[in-house]
Amino acid sequence: MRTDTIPEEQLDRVFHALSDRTRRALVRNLSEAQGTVTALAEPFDMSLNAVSKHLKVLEGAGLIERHNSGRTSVCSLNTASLETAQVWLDQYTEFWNEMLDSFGDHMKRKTDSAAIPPKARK
Amino acid sequence: MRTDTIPEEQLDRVFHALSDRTRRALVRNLSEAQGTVTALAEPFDMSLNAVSKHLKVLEGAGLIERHNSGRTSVCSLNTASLETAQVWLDQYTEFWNEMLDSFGDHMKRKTDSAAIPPKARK
DNA sequence: ATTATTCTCAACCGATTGGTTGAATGTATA
DNA sequence: TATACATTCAACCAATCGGTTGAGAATAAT
Repeated sequence: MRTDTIPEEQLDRVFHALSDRTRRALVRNLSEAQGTVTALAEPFDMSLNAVSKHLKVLEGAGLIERHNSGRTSVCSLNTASLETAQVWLDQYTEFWNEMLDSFGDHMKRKTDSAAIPPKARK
Repeated sequence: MRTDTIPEEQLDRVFHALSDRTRRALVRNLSEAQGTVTALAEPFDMSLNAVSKHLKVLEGAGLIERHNSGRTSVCSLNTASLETAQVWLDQYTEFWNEMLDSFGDHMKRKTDSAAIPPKARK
């Protein structure tokens, strides 16, 4: 379990990339099979150029990787970057914490449960 | 564990809300203690109006709730909406799936591991 | 060699974003 | 009542966003 701080810039990019439903659909499709830009663009009612730009945003966020082979560019999902967002969210929800507790695993518990809340941060 | 589909509009709003670092800082601060608009705005080098607008975005995404008391508006975090994003991410990462497997819990496994990937969706 | 395919770059467009300022509203307090 | 405080509304601004079109570069096929 990662506990170090994730750079704000990366979180900006990852959450922004996932805030568009076309890009989320691309992530979903890429989770099932990798594909070329043309193949990935096929299901959408927009130009190839638009999808190409969406893929660039996903790449900028580290959510996909490209493997250029000849004139085609094969994209594949990078789940590690998805976990960046996941880890951030896990800090503020009890969902998985409770599940871990139910298995008797307390490694995620804070040792000091201070009554005084930490200072607000900018 | 939820398996139904989350409305795209809500995912749009939640991920967009979290794509701004000021709003993420507000979420973090609210995870430690609820606060008024003025109190929440204090750590930031921007106008009160700007923070008020950020809180409105968070509220629109269902990430915070308000309790109006007199002339002050007390904001508090709604972790259920954070879980909306969390559940979406969990569909595409192996992180927690592997952890569940390690506990011998296979409820997240697909019964049919088809070799043919499902059709791409728009 | 010519033609077709895959993909990106550049310019452009309207809409939205994150910020500002100033006025307005409602609520405490002196 | 008059005044200070907490918050929002409205207008504005530059920057970014998601889309378009058209041109161009590189590769594959005929």
